[in-house]
Amino acid sequence: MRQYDHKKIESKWQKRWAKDGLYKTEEDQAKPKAYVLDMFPYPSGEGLHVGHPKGYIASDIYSRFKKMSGYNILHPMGWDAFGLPAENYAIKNKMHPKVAVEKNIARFKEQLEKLGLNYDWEREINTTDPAYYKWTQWIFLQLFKKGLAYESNEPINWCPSCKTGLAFEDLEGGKCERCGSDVEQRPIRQWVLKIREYADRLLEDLSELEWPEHIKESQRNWIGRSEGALLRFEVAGGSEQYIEVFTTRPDTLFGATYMVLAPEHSLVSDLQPKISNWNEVQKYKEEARKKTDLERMEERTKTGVELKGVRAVNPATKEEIPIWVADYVLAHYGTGAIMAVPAHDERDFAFAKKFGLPIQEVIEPVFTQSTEPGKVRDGLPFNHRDGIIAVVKHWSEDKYIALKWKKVAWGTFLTGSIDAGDGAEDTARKEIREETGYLNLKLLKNFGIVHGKFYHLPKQMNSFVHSSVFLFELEDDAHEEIAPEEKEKHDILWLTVDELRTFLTPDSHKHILELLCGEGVCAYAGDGILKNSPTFDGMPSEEAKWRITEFAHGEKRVDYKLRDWVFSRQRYWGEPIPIIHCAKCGTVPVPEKDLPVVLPEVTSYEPTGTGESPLAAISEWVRVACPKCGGEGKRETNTMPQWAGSSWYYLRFIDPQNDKALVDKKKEAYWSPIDLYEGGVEHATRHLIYARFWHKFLYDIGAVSYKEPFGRLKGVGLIYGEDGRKMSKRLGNVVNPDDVVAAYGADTFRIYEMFMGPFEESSMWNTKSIIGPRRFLEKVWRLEEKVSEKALHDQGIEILTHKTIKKVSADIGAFRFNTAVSTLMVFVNGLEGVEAVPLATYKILLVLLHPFAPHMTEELWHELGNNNFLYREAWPNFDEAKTKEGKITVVIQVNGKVRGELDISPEEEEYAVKEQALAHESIKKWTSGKEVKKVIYVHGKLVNIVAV
RNA sequence: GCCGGAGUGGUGGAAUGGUAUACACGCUCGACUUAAGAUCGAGUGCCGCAAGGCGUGUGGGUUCGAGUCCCACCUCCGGCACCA
Repeated sequence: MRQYDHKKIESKWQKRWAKDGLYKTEEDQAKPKAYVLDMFPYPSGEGLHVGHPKGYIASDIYSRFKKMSGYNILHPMGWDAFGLPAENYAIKNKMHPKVAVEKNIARFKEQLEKLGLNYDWEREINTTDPAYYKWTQWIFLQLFKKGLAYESNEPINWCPSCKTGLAFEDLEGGKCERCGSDVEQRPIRQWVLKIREYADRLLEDLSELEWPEHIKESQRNWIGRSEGALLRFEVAGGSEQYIEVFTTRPDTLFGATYMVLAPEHSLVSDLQPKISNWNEVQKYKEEARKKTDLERMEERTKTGVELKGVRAVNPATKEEIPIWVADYVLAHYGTGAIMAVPAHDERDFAFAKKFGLPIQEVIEPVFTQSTEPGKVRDGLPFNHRDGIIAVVKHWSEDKYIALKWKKVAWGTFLTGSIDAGDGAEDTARKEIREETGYLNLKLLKNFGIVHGKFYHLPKQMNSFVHSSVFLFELEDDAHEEIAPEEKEKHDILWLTVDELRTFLTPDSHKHILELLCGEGVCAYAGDGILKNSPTFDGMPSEEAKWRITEFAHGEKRVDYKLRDWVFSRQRYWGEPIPIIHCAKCGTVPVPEKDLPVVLPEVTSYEPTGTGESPLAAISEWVRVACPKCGGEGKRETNTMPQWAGSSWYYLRFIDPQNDKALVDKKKEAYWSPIDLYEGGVEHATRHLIYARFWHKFLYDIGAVSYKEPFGRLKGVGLIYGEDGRKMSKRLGNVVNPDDVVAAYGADTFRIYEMFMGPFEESSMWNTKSIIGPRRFLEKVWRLEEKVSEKALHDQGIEILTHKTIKKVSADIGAFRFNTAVSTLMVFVNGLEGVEAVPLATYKILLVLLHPFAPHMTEELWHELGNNNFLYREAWPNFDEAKTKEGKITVVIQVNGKVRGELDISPEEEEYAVKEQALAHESIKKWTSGKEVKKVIYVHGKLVNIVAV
């Protein structure tokens, strides 16, 4: 018997395919297209491990499937090779970065080519190629011309080890994401891109994208939009000095009892002459400056110093309030100053508690039940009602009365309605007596009013109850008999605080429990109804926000967590920023005709650490005539960050050789947007935001025709090492795909990676399990010997074939490769069971399997006498009618338990099936002596007999 | 803390509200082999001799029927985190 020699077969077909140009992109614009893209790799010195190809294999399978289904495919590959990792690798290995990158790319490419991927290598691009980065620079120039790129000297995050400024996105928990060093704040001249101007569009357009929810959510988090108001507080004493604050809760203005400035806030120094404890303030500022962000985050206890001698005026109450400096207020968010409302903000609350500052409540909480039971029904009006909630403490134990409702699954404190004209406290006393019988009460505390919105199940209406909340203590257990109708409503339980925590159903009652534990005060940060806010009392927060903003002469304002993109690096290995500085003309863009500004060859490319890039030392490169006045100019010596080239590369693949434009408009219109983009989810907040930003900009200047670049996105799940940890050289758990390909073949490797589990979920590498896919391929190989043109095309095989086509097609389309593989395995197992396999069926198997195992299927295909490549074969269609079995087995259940089976034809009438089921031998013993209440027939599936 | 996702055999994992554990790994037994490997065949959730019972993180609920829907809780993974 001939052997399945994967080495011979794979290298043979890889050569033939390359020679033929099989994977060259077709440009026939009359045909539908599919642009399938992998996030291009960063060619590191480590080479690929088995985790990397997972995504490439998936996109390969998907694009082959689309190609065979009649689409023009664009499935390219390239290299993202500028940036810190490549440069650091080069420095470490004492090589020029260019040489290191070339070497790494060659290694990556060699590894990829062994996998039989259908990339069109004629479109290969490399971000470090001047012909490519010419256009990266061109985009920068357009940004500059539109005022979206500007120079700034603000302090930025500086990595002392990488010796460069970083963007906020490049930090991970206050450390440099690349090297793990603590970053410092350092004022450096830098280029910044106004990504914030696109924040709203980046946020809004997310909704129309077919992306994994968690990636969209990450982007929403990252953009961090919040709507609020800008309010001005005057510094007391008629100095005409103001403190501006940004707040999302202007409705709580009457509760602002002090203010806080960030230590870096300029007003702190401006106020110095008035501050009586300047030494103390100065010392605090100094300490705060030294603290890294990490330290700030770790020590959560709040610190701060009051600015003695100055006070601010609350514009609503006109009262003078103290001003503090504290590092819990961040300089770079909002205005770097806040109005503190300790009653309704947890941070302010903690601070006020620590320093004994006044706490003024201005919001009565409103709780809207959002979970069952009692979830508010949308669209129904609310029935308003005044009521009481009474917390009743035991006379000797630490227990409280709780009601377990009998008609609904509720647990509450004691509640009741206030009749018109009655007082709240009297009602509470009356209710306690009626519902519990207890006689001797002592009022301990009045917690004010809590509002609750919920669906009243017994009354079947939405209820909005405004409850006065009281805490009573029983003096003794003297009590009288309760009326029987009260007993029917609920059971009375004595519960401890811990028990109450899980017992209470409504959110409003849970909140009261917190009041009980926290000495009657806690920060309630939700929306509610205003109190202690003259003329606004009784108004809902939502409305009060804008009314109070107006009242205090503030203005509506939107703010974002997203910072503008710090775009310059003080490093060598990046695209030079195409700007010339001229003493006379200022900042002048390099004329487009002079692009690219080529990165000069240098002998020393190590970072300087001075805030200037190594390029600054090459005077012959730096010195240049000013394009405007012809006078003496100097080139910008900062370079672009790693993320520049990858922010538009997908456009270049469409038209990689074009030297007139970054992409031809017609071609762009045909291939855009990307139909399937696939890669690591770690790019959620950098690459995927930056690229969307640039794309929207290019759309605005008319360079591209779609608002969004990536319509559908799939995030590839990681492959962990066999020890369950991330693969890394250091841990010694790296598996090299070359070894797996050598031992089992690329086809087996491809199938194994797809079969491991759901594509988007992470999984653990398990060398033991690879044998499964290998055995599967060997079965297919051996099956050829059973192929016969004369074989009977029996109905069983036909149904199996059509079912398989249907399921495999749907699964590949939905990126469910694991179940697609298992379907093919079922198919092969089925064919193994027959005497002879019809040739037509075997051909279908080869076509369906081809995207997964291109080499082996190609070999078998040619052995069968075919001379064309399988890649050019059409994907088979299925006939829905032929996916249905002629005879089906229906399960008979008695009371939901399987007790027998019935073979019927699918056309059988319902009553006939039921009759047969009831008469079935193995069923009788379960129904005898019982009354058959009901028989349910689920067509073609089961019969359920309900018998009691 | 907030948001997002997930908990199913010894293992990886399947299941439009309708036979839970497809497919695969592993394991057991048998065949072929001097032997090992490969291959082929049979078996493999748990308890029980059996009849049968119990089983999808835990506890409730809806339903003729729940891994799937609802509620509460627990655990794990990911994002954000003093963002006003």
